[in-house]
Amino acid sequence: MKELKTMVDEETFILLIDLCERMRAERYASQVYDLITDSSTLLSLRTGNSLLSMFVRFRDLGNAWYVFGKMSERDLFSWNVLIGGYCKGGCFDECLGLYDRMLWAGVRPDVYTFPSVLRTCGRVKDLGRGLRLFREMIESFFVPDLMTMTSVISACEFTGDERLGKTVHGYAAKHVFRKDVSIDNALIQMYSRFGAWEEAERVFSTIRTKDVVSWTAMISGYEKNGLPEKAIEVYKNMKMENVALDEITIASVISACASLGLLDMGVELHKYAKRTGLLSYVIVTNALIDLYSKCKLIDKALEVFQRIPDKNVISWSSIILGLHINNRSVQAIYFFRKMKVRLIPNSITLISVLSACGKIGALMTGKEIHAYALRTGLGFDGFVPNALLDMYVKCGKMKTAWKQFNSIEKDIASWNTMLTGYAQRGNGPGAIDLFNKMVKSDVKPDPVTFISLLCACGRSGMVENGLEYFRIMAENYYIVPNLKHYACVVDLLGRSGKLEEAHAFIISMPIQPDQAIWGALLNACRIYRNVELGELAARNLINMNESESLRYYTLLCNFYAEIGKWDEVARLKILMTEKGVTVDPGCSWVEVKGKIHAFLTGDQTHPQEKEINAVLDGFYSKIGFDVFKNNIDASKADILCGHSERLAIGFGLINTAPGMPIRVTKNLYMCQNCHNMVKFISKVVRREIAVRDTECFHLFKDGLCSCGDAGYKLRILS
DNA sequence: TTAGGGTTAG
Repeated sequence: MKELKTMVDEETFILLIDLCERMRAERYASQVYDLITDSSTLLSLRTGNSLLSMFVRFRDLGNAWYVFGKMSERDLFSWNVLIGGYCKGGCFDECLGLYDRMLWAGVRPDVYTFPSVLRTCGRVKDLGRGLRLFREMIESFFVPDLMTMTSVISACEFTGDERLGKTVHGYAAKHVFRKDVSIDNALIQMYSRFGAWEEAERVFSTIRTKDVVSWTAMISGYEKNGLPEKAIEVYKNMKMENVALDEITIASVISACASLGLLDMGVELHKYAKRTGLLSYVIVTNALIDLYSKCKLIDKALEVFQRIPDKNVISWSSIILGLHINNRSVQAIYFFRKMKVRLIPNSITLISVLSACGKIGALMTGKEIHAYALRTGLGFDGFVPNALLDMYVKCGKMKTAWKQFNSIEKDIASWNTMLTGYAQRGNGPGAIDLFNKMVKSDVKPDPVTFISLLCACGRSGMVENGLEYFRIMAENYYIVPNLKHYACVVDLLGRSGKLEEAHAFIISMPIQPDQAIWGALLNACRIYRNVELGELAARNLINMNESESLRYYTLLCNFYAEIGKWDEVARLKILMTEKGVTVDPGCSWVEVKGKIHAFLTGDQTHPQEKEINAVLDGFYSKIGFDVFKNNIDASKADILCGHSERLAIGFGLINTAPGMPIRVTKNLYMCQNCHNMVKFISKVVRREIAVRDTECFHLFKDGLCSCGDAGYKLRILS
């Protein structure tokens, strides 16, 4: 190495650095750097500047900073490159700090300095400082150039100062740089962020020669405003105009495909990226992870993920979220742990993993992440406080949830999350109480609030209250009921046995009922064995858009099983196989000593299988073998249960100390048999057993359940 | 001779 050092001159080093940059050969960057220097020598201005720009391009700000410190002298270029690097890399404090140091060192900024600093002022929401800088710039006889104006617009965009943004727009329009496309591009971005997508559209349409940035800004602008169809349309127009895609465009288009579930188009873009080399950009692979996850091809997403050489925090967050939404929450948590030893998670990562914890009731893990969030300062960042709240609510820890609720800055989502806790427990009075507190605190309820409220009323048989809130919602809060609200009312009436009223309500709806509405009626008819209305609901369900109806086929099966129409059940089952409708296998999770254990229905591979079954058999014999083991009538409503919670509870009993509570989470409904059995177990072992299923939170204690057997009562009667 | 715009995850 030393020999090589003496052989090669500065010119060659600079060529080498240039080569690394051009080839995006990040791996060799440090090696070239090692070649040039040892710890005692200082870098020349030229070599230093070249190295600086290389590291900045590779987003390696640590090494860039190191090079900056090792330079024998620095010029304006050196400062500008590093300031720009910090701005682009999201290190805003460092960027502004470096700018101050530059002034302190007596170096005057130029037109290259201002854009980065202005942009940064916007990102840290310090528009005052940005505008002071802008004024100083003009007073120092700098003529603001295009990028400077663009940056002022960007600053307005981030600080949310729409009025000033428009003024700058007007100013720019009157001046010569109006003709340049970059101003228009910044405007598209600004208007999109303000939700004024029509304004953005207008600016876009006036650009005569749109460049790749204009197209991308418009595509992502639509996507940001929840209009992915329009984003795709713009992309198609872009292709017709033969504008070449780059990595940012393709990532934005893939993102739009993910929103719309356009798998085929996404796959085409994947192939295109492979052909053109764009796949080597992490932004593109990240977008693909999201696409495959949302299209339920999680293994494909994992494949893309594994192949990324330099996974960043977005790659990890995307795969964690992907695993979670594809019912692989345990694996999502595992990936989070793996990530933590390599990279620092951000608030979005935490939100994703907390959501996974909530889904499977991993309370200990959730608490651990809570502690981690507080340690790293992310505990009060963005949506993290609400994500923590949601986790506690989903894990059934209402007391801890209240503690969290009282310690955070509350928004409407925080209140709604607490309300879902009461809805989940079928605690109507609790929900109403909370709603009143909410109103007293001057928080305006939104459509989501009423969904939880109606749901809580429905599950505690408070029909009159529910109907009253449905009325209040429109009359006092001017909220137009949507399909979900209507479904809640149908459910509310149906559950209390008012089937005719529920039907009449559907008929009177001002909008076309959807599958969920007929599904709610069908479910009520199943419970009350109302054949006539049930078949009517079933017919309506089947006659609707098939891809949406398929989700209700298990419910249909259950209904026909319940009323003894076995030929219908058989017909539906064949249909389900033909259409490829899969039923999620029953799965229950139990957390023991911070480790999550999953049990699938009929799982016979568990190392403690024998012990678990021995414990369960003990209960079966105590309570009457016939009723609780043989009476698992797979043809009845119980087919939706799977009974996996029994295995989880058995495992919990064996592996925890006597008297300790056991908490189980389940992905399907709990059947009446299991419900009775767990009541019995709680009495015998004198332990609290909590089971959260998809419908309700059950806390079993001394042979009783907190749900008061709601939802099971009728079956006991019949 | 090197520099500044559009950026994927909730």
